[in-house]
Amino acid sequence: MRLTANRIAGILRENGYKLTPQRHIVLKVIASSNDLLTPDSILEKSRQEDPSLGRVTVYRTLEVLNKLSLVCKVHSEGRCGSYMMKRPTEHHHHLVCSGCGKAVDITNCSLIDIEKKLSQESGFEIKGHLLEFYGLCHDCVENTPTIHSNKGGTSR
Amino acid sequence: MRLTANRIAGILRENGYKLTPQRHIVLKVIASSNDLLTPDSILEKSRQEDPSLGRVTVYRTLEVLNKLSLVCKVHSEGRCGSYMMKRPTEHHHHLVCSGCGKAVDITNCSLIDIEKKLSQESGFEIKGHLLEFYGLCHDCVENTPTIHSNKGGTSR
DNA sequence: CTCTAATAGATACTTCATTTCAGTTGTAAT
DNA sequence: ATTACAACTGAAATGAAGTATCTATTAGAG
Ligand SMILES: [Mn+2]
Ligand SMILES: [Mn+2]
Ligand SMILES: [Zn+2]
Ligand SMILES: [Zn+2]
Repeated sequence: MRLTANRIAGILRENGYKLTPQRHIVLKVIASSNDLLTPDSILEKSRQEDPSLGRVTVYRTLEVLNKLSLVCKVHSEGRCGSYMMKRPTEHHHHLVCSGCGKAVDITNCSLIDIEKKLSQESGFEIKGHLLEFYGLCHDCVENTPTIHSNKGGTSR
Repeated sequence: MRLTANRIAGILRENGYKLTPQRHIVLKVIASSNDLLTPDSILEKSRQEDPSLGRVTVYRTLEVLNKLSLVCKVHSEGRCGSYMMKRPTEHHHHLVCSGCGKAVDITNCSLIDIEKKLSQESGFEIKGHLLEFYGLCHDCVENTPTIHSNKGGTSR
């Protein structure tokens, strides 16, 4: 069951947030994409519908959606702080295409068990974990992408 | 076997990079800490030794060290783009304290196996993964931690 | 319809990072 | 040691991303 923009609009109202035309546009942009979107690309797409829509509004809307746990924030390769609509509601992670930004949800996570062992070994009180897989989707493998330059590497 | 600042100095030269006093300072700062360090905190510590050392030099040195795989880049909670000296040379991940920035290396990673299965299911050509655990170290649990020493407020 | 707290966007500002450039220096070859 | 030069440095300008503030507007409850 996938959250539609309209369904989310309802959730907003239920939580005491107003549903403005601007928010509705931003919502539609995020909800209708399967890709990771940077705040900037969300702004760009939103402005196709309302050119006067402000950058601040995008950030504020993302903040609200994040607070209501309606979006997933992803770090991805090179570029941190991209967002996508939350699809599975349970704990999950993402496989992201470095070429086009397409993201697949991964719901079978076995790391929570590991955390317990790790906690004993390290003496840390573990609060959570961040896991993302990255690579190239089928399309991008074929089309020899090279579009998105990934800068500095990440710890693996 | 742990890399010392001097050992790394040698590696730099072997790879055709000059060993300048500034780089040596930056190197020492990173190599002598067990914590995650932001570029800014690296700059600050480096300037204790040479107040005229420039911010650009820190970034350039980090770029070189990253290229030579001598540092681990960590995303951590909230603040992306922190670094620490690479300690195990093999594939590993990190458990990071949100309180003080202390980082523990985790060498038993079973995700590479999972990647294969995931690759078949998704059609992606998986290039790697990003995994980090976060929480509070023993000290920070007891001391009701102050916020991560990453300059300014991490609160949000 | 009325009222008001929530919201939008203009503008200014902050922070982090990169680019440019002219002067400096590590280092290898003489 | 002297030399020669690419590598390197730091100041300054520029760019990118996000935040703060303030005034006018508005969604939506009553
Ligand atoms: Mn998701
Ligand atoms: Mn490490
Ligand atoms: Zn792709
Ligand atoms: Zn700690």
